[in-house]
Amino acid sequence: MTRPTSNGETAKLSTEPYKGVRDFYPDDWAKMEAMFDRLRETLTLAGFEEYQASPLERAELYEAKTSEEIVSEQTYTFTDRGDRRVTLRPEMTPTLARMVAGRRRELAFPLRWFSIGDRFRYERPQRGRLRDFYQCDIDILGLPEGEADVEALVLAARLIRDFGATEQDFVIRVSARPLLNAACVAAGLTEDGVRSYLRLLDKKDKMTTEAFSAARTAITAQDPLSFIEDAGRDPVVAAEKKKLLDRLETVMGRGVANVVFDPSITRGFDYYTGMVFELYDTNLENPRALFGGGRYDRLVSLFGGDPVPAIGFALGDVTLADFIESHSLPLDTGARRPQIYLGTPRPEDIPAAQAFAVRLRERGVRVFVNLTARSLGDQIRDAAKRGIPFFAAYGADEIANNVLRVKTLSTGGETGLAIDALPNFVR
RNA sequence: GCGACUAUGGUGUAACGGUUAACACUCGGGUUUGUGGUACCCGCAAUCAGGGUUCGAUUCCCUGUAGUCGCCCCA
Repeated sequence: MTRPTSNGETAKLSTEPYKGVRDFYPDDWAKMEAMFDRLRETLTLAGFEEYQASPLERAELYEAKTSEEIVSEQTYTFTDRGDRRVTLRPEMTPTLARMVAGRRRELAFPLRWFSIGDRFRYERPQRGRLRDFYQCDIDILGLPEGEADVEALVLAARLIRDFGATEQDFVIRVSARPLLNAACVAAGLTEDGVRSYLRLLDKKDKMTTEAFSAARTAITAQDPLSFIEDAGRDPVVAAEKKKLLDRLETVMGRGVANVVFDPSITRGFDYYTGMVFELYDTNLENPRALFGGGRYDRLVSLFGGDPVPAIGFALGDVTLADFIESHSLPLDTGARRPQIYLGTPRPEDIPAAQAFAVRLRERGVRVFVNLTARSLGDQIRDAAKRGIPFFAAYGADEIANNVLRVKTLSTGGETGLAIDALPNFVR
């Protein structure tokens, strides 16, 4: 494609997608849909309902709860023709909170909701980080801490297992904000100190022990982690720790053995109020968080009215796809591909083949009909290239004999079928 | 925002500063006009942009642009 330039010449328009975003050709999208379909299957079996919203949101939605820096530098924000400030959603949770708050009097709580869609962040792209990526957000709203927290952890394990992962492939690391806060208070930290300490804790795994304790000493003389290890020194820490460990016991009792307490799990910023967790890939030398989330009991009340307690977590498409690939997990990407290629010996056969295709489709068979003048040999080649598993020519011979010779491309075998008997050849 | 590395057909690679820029895959056509995957033949198609050094630049230098990977950040 070309476009005229100011000097009257033509310049080639780039076929590259915009920086940090991806094109999904049918094969790519089939893989995405295969992942999404499996998530939907697991989630709907668990009683979850899917919701959706526009990626366009009022900028104030994020300005209200997030830091200035994040909104101004890491979102796509613009002014529309009506002078409204608009942001492309960088995450789903504020939208969810807005939707729930808007109908809180009529919704049947507790809600089990999920949503799959893309999120936009204006950041420098690098490995595993794009400007437009897909996420699945899963939330339980309207229940205080307790069973809902257990369900969230068990569901996270179920989701990844349903992709074929075993317990050796992942681990769920859990902590709790109240526990961390209590330990920080016991260690004498101020509010600002707590924030910088949590930020440091989040990076603990990437640092050497020496570097961590040096950085920690700069913030506080007493190590909050020591209060968690030796919980007897502070009654609040002891109570929070027991509560968390009891919950992990419960989760293990529900068949999820690979869940551990890890105080270095902090989950970034402010809105978490209770349990926080991340599900990690155990394989690779570079273990990454696949899922992350926690309890956020105050977010919905930002919109006024009674608070709606909530817990939720999210997973991204890039890390999930990496996980599936690195563990060689099966993913059926052919589910929506045509099942049979109807070849036409001569162009004159096309109308009859089209009519026959309609009859097959009425029986639920996904049919591809050749419309070119290519030879049958080339049509078979074409079918193979398209990944269509079965091939059958439909022309004068077939009509005269009432027999369709259905070829299985993978094996080369043929089965003769009476045309009137129709499509028992597809699984 | 900071830094490192990279840039050759559609894709992946090659070419001591010196012939017509090579090879593989893909794609199109043919050997084969109602039954494919093998084989063989033919063909399409590239040095990111601008400047510099040089008799001569894909190769060396500078700037720009783009990409990748780190740092920062990660709601």
